[in-house]
Amino acid sequence: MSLEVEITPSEFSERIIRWYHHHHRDLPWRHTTDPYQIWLSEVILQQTRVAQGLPYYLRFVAAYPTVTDLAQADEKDVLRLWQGLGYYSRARNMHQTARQIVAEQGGTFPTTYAGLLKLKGIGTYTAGAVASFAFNEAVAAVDGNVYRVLARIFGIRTDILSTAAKKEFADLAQYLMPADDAATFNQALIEFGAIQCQPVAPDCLLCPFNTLCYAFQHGAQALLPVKAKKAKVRDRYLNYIVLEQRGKLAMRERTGKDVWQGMYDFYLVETTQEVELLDDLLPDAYLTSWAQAGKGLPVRGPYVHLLSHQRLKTRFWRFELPEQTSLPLPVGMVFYDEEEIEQLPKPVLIDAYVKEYFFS
DNA sequence: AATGCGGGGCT
DNA sequence: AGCCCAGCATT
Repeated sequence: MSLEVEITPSEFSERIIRWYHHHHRDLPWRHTTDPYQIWLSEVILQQTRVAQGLPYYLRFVAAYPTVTDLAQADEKDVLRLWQGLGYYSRARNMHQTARQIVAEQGGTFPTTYAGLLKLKGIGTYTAGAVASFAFNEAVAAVDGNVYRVLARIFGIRTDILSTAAKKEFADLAQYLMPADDAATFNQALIEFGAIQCQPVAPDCLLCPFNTLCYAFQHGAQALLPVKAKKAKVRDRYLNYIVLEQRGKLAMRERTGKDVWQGMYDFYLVETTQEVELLDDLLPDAYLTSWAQAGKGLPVRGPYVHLLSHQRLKTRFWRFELPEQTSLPLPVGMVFYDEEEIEQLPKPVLIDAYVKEYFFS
């Protein structure tokens, strides 16, 4: 391997492991070798900061201490526990995989990187993390932290979002890894990226690699790693129709390939531009009948809800139906009372609305 | 190779 | 306002 910076693999690993022993945080998933708990922590931490994921991890371990407990849970409850973390396919895949492991392996996890990689929701990073942390398999676990650390120290300019980078950085991490302590090495590399070699304002003056680090020596910390710009966010206009009757709200599960799959929201009329008047939501047979029979309550919004890839401009139009009237509801839509709604998994946007305007 | 998928925190 | 975060699945 030809590198911009001269350092042997053993020098590198010894140095970063020494740093780790002095500076690492005390995190609960570091006190176990249970592959289930490590897997759980890794899935939660995909694209998620430790500070945000930690309370979720603790709640999940308490609610589902073993893979069998998770397998036996209802997906709705798993999603409810995941509510607020985002990327809800993580929870659905995790639940599905738990069921598969219980059904096919009697609840025993695969013990190798290759075996783990076959599971839904487990990609190269998570397979490497679980294989090394739980089984000490000598395989790299390259996440965003590792990309950053290696790109800076070794002066690698490959776009970290490219396919080429995936192999290049994995090969380098593998090359640097000590065969006998993959677990500590991987933890150290990741933790070093999270604490010492942060995205912005890395602590270079106290860094054990600063005498050789390419980025520090060239003042290129802000230029590395190289990362392609993301596409602009798309604007969407969501007009929610909140139907109320006898103290219940009509909600439905989101299906189809869109955001918030498996989560619950209200009847939705999506438009291509902002709508301020109810008339501009017509024609819509359901809405017409609800508006005629019901009493219109104050419209709320617009709220701007930001996703990483969409900007949702949202209004809530609420109608209260007389107690006795019975109107047709769209398929899948059901009236839920307050207690039931509390238990349903909801996008943060919807959760905020019901908390503000429905829950007493 | 490109795109979709959440939400929060920081600068 | 933009960037990033212990990424993965799908097309």
